[in-house]
Amino acid sequence: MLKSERQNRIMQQLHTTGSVYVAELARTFQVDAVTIRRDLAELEKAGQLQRVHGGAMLRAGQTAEGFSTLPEIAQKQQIERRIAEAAARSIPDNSVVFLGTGALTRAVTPFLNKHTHLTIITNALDIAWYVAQQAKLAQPIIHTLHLIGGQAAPDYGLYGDDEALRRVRADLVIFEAGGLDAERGLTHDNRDCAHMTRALLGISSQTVALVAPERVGRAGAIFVAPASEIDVLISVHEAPTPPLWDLSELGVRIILT
Amino acid sequence: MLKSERQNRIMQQLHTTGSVYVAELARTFQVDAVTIRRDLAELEKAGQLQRVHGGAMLRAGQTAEGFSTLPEIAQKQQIERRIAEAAARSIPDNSVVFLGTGALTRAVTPFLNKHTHLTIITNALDIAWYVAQQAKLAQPIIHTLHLIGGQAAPDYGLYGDDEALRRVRADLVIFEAGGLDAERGLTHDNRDCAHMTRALLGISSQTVALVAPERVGRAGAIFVAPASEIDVLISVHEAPTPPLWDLSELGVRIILT
DNA sequence: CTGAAACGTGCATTATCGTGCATAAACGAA
DNA sequence: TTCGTTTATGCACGATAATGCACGTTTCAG
Repeated sequence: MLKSERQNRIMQQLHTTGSVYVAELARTFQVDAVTIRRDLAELEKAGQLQRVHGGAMLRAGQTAEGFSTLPEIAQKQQIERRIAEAAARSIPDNSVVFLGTGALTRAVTPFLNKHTHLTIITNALDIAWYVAQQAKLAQPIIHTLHLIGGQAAPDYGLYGDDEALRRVRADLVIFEAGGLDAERGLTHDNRDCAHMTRALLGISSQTVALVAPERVGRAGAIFVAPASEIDVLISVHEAPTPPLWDLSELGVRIILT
Repeated sequence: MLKSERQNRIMQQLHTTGSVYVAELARTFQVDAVTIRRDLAELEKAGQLQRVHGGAMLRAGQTAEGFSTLPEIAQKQQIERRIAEAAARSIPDNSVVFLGTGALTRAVTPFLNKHTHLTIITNALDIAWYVAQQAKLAQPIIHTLHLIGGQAAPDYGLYGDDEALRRVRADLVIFEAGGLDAERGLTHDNRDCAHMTRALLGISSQTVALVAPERVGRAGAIFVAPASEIDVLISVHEAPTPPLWDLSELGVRIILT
C-alpha cells in the first residue's frame, strides 16, 4: 500500500469518527506504530489534523458534527474508550456478536480489528457503516457484517423489524444501558431502544452491558429486564461501588477498567 | 503495445481503483519499471495524476467532483448525474420510494432534498448512511428512512432477508439494471442483486429502471424478469435506439435525458 | 510517585527513483 | 537503398524514500 494512500484513508477515518488511534491504525494497515506516527506528523504539519497522545483528532472547527474542544471530550472519550476496549477483550475470536446502538457500543468497533473471523450483527446504522468502511480498508476482509433492518431513528438505531431479530442468534450481545440498578433492573430512556434490548436478551447465551459510570445505580424511564438477566457489566472504577455490590449479589459479573 | 495505449490503460485503472503501483504495472504490461515511471512522469506533467513514491494517485478532487481530464470518465459521471436527476423528478412528493443498490441509484440521493415527506426504503448501506446524514443536516427532518436488513456485500448491498422485503410496500421502486433488452428481459450480473430486484418487482405498483446507455439492449449473466415488468426506463440520448423501440413496443415508458 | 504505554530518534535494510548510456525500431531525406 | 534522426525501451548504478527495530525519554492514569 502506498504511503499517501494510507494517509488518505487515515484522514477518511478521521472524518467519519472524529478521532484515530495510533495502535489501531497500525493494526489495520499492518505497519509499525512508528510509521503511523510519522504519517500523523506529516499530516499535522500539513494542517490536516491535530496530534494528541495516542492518536490524532480533527482540529477545532474541522469536524462535521461540531465536536467540542480537545480536553473536554478527552475526558469523556477516555472513559468511553476504556469501557469499549474492555468490551472488545471480552469477545472471543470466531464468534457471533451483536452490537446494539449507542456511543459506548459504537466505540467498541475500532477495537474489533484485533479479532479474526467475527460475525457482527447490529441494528445501528453508524456501526454498520463504520465496520463496512473498515472492511474496505483492511486488505483481508475478516469480518462478516449483518444488519437488522428497520426504521432509522435519530440515534442511528434501526427499529421495528422484530421478526428479523427472531431469526438471528449470537454468542454475545453487547449493548448500552440507560440505567442499571439491582432493584430497579436494567432500564432505558428510549422506548425503541428498550424494546430492542429486551428482544436482544433472548437471542444470546451471554449478555454484556456497557454502563457509563453515571448510569450505575440509576434508573431510566423504561424498564427493560431485571438485573439478573445481565451476565457481565462493564464500567470504570469511577463508578459508585455500593450499587455494584448489589449487582454482584445478583450474579452479575463486574468488570471495571 | 503502444505507449499511448499503455498510458490510457494506466489512467483507466487509476480511475477504477484510485491508485496504481509501479511494480504492479510493470508486471502487467511486461515492461521495465523505468518505462512505467516515464509514463507516470508524462501523465503527471499533463496534469492527469499525482505521482507518489511507489506509484501514483489521482489528485485531490479529481475523484470526488469529476474534474477528470479523461473525457470518458467525465462523460460517464455526467451521464450518471443526468439519469439520477431524471429519476428524482419521477418521484412524487409524499410517496414511499424504494432505492436499490448501485452507483446510479446512489446518485439519486443528493436530489431528494427537493422533495417533501418522502419515505425512503433501501437495502443499500451507503444510501442509508447518506440519507441519514442528510436528515441530520436539514433541520426539519422531512424524510423517513427504512432499511432492509441482511448481510453486507462489498457493493454495500444488504442481502438475504427476504422476509423483511415481503412486509414492505412502495409507491415506486427505483433500481439499476445490469442489462435490459426486449427479448432477453431485465438481467443482472450479480446473483444477490438479481434476486433482490426480482423481489422488488412485487412490492410496488410502479417500477423504474435506471439503465446506463451501454447496458441498453444488452444482457447480463442472470435473468431477473421479462422487460414488460418494467414501467419506466430512464436512460440518456446516447443509448442505442433500436432496442429502445422494441422495449417501447412492450409497453415500457422510455425517458431519455 | 510509579509503572505502563506512547513518543522521538538514530541506524540499518529494503524498495524505489532518476539519470546516463546503449540498443533497436521507425521515419524521412538524400 | 542508405544514412542520420527521432522515439521507445532496457540496463546499471548512485541517490533517495519508506519502513522497522532498538533504546532512551516523555506522558499519563492510578
